[in-house]
Amino acid sequence: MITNQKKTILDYLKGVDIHPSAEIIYGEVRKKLPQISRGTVYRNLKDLKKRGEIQEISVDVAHFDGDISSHAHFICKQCRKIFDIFDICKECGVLNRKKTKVGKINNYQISFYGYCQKCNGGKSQLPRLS
Amino acid sequence: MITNQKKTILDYLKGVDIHPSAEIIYGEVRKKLPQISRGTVYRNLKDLKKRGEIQEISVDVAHFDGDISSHAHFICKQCRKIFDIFDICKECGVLNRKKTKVGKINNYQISFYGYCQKCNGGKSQLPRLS
DNA sequence: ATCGGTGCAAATCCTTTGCATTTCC
DNA sequence: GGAAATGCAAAGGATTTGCACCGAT
Repeated sequence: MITNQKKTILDYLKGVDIHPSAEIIYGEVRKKLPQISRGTVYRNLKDLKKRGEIQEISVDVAHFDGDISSHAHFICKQCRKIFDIFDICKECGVLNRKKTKVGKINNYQISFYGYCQKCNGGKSQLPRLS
Repeated sequence: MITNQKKTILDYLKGVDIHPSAEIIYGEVRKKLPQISRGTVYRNLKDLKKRGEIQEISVDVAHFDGDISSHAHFICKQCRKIFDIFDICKECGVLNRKKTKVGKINNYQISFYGYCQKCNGGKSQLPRLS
């Protein structure tokens, strides 16, 4: 069933290039449907994900991405922002695989971790344990 | 500081090839240190992760992997088990990258999603929204 | 009339944290 | 001896769920 609430959430996600959390989505969608509840947002996000319309990226809390095309994410270890990386996945043999020994691949997720330009690097790295 | 608790947790994780949750780790470590608390387990897991001694994989709840070598994970969409995929990442140009436009890559994580042998495929797939 | 979706609020459950105490160098 | 880690229990916070109601077929 495609309700107004679900459509509004999906439209919002398809229309932005950020990767909002459920709470952000709730806030944005509420601008159009002021009476929508968090429960409904969570239920619809879960359903949309199950259908493969959106993907979920776990960075501290769940974030959502309306873009399900082949791309990777770069996650800044400091500011926790999620960046899209499009140019990488085309030619890669690994990522064009359809199956592994374990089973058929339905979809994949690649996350690179590091420091973005702004938070750039000087960041102290903890020493390994002796 | 390297305490007995931290060492026991790390040893446990390095010694298994599963990807236990904090709760499982707590249960296992408690066999050797019956008085250890969940708080300590969580604190140490967080610290070990920050030091790069272990990695965290988010599948429903946090799971932990004592193997930080280059490998991917296959996550069964039904039974939620996490499988290691070692043979893929060696030759791949993408995964040997050290940087992206966004910033230097510190580490990465690849997750393939699908159904494992046991849960194998026949599983009904929900239709996309019209 | 029925069935699924919603809103609301309470419940759940994973994870974090404050604090007094203990451990480790 | 003193900084850092622990155990305990309570707090926090994201997500889920029960239930009465509503809306579409």
